[in-house]
Amino acid sequence: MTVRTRIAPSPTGEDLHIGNVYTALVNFVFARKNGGKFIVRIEDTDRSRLVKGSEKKILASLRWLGLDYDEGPDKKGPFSPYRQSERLPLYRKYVDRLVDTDKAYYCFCTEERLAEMRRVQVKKGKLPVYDKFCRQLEKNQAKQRAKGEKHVVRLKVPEKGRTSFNDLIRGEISFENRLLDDQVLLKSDGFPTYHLAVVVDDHLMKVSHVIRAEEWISSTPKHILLYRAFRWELPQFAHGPVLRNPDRSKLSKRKNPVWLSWYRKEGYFSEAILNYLALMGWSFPGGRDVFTLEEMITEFKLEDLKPVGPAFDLKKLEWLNGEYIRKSQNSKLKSRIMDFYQNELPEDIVEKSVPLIRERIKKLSDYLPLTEFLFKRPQNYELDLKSYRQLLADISAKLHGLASWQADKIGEAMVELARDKQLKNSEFFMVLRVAVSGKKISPPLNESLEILGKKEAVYRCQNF
RNA sequence: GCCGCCAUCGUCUAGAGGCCCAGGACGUCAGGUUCUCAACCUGAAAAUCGAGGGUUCGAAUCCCUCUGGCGGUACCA
Repeated sequence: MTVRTRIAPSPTGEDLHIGNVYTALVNFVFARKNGGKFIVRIEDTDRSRLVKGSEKKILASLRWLGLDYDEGPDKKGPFSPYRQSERLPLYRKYVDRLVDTDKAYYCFCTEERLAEMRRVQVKKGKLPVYDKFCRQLEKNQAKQRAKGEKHVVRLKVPEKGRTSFNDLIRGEISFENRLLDDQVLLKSDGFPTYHLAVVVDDHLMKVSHVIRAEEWISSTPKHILLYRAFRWELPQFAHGPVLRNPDRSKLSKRKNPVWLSWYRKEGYFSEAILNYLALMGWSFPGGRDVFTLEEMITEFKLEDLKPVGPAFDLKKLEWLNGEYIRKSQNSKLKSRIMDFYQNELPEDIVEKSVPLIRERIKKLSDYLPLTEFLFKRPQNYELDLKSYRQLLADISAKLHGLASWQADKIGEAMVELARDKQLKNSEFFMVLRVAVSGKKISPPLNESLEILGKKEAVYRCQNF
């Protein structure tokens, strides 16, 4: 059997949700590991929550991450279209089949009646499930009514027995049928619900492994019942963990950055993000923390994924990103920085500064705050330089007289001057540092001066 | 409430009955290096393996109960 996995994001947000990135990673890696295909299908059946431009962002982000999909809405594939809103006639057809075979029924209950019903159930301390009011309706009469009347179609869930499945990560999971809701399959606007669409599409697209987050466990029995109603072969199910906020609740935008675009804007590398996510619920054999996507693919086993919901730890992501920055070649890091700042920085200075900052930044957005003084004169100073006027004048004279403008030569001259002035290096260089950069913290000074050039360095020692 | 999933340092995890009075990583702290900050090196603190019962010569590892956390409970996905 060929392995086919998919992710099914909904275009209802700003960008790809970091939780979706996680699910995408697992699906991608599992497919690659098994020589299978990885598919993207856009689940845009909720018309009220649709966000314009979201789908485009999601697909672009997947590409940015390097999670290349084999089939998707913007790619040709044997089972297109890959956008559910373009598959409407299909769902209609299959839902009719379900009604005809008595596996589903029309329901004409109003929102008000359902709300009232639920209110009473909850008040009585009972599980709020549909009371099957319309399930009793005579079939042909209902069919007639459905022609003119607003309605939904519901799944006829068996009233007895249990529905169980073997989860690849968690083992046997079982639910009592009588506790399951007669799930709406087709909404009154003619769109399918997630439950119908996901089953129809996964079957039609020959998805072999449904790998998704834990939050879907309780709807899985409904999906299984649907597969059975259609007499379709079941896929394998695997439910991974849901990512958590530091307080352990399900990851949410209120408590943690969730959109991939945020991580991108902060200047995290896609490799670092993926590497970090890989560490959630999984560990590299031997305990390595830093590894590539390729290495993950060779070592990955779905059964090794832990079911516990891990808390997202930005600090560790930062560290990991720093590792990736330090591992980058200078030229590579330079172009990353150029890209990040949309080519608005002078390339020669960026190039020269890279060796100075590669060990000092954790993400690309750290670059400019640290090096701004290389591009423009300081506006304010973190130290009052008034009392050092004479010293700075002497420094500028010494710098001015230097025959060779190289970091090591500059350094030698400065150390010599500090000695002459009977100043401790730390004090001497701090004064110079603030005069040149405005800040008490900077990249190595001598090299910075070299980049700045003699003229500018001398100028800054005289004007502050 | 009901249904379901889960449970090892603050966090991510290793651990599939004796190798574990529990190992690694992030973070934290201390020291070294140093013109600042990083990076780097050394070291430390940090889990009575959620609790209580079993099973066993022996349990973080198996079983039960409890507790806790999380998820679901929609004409959202």
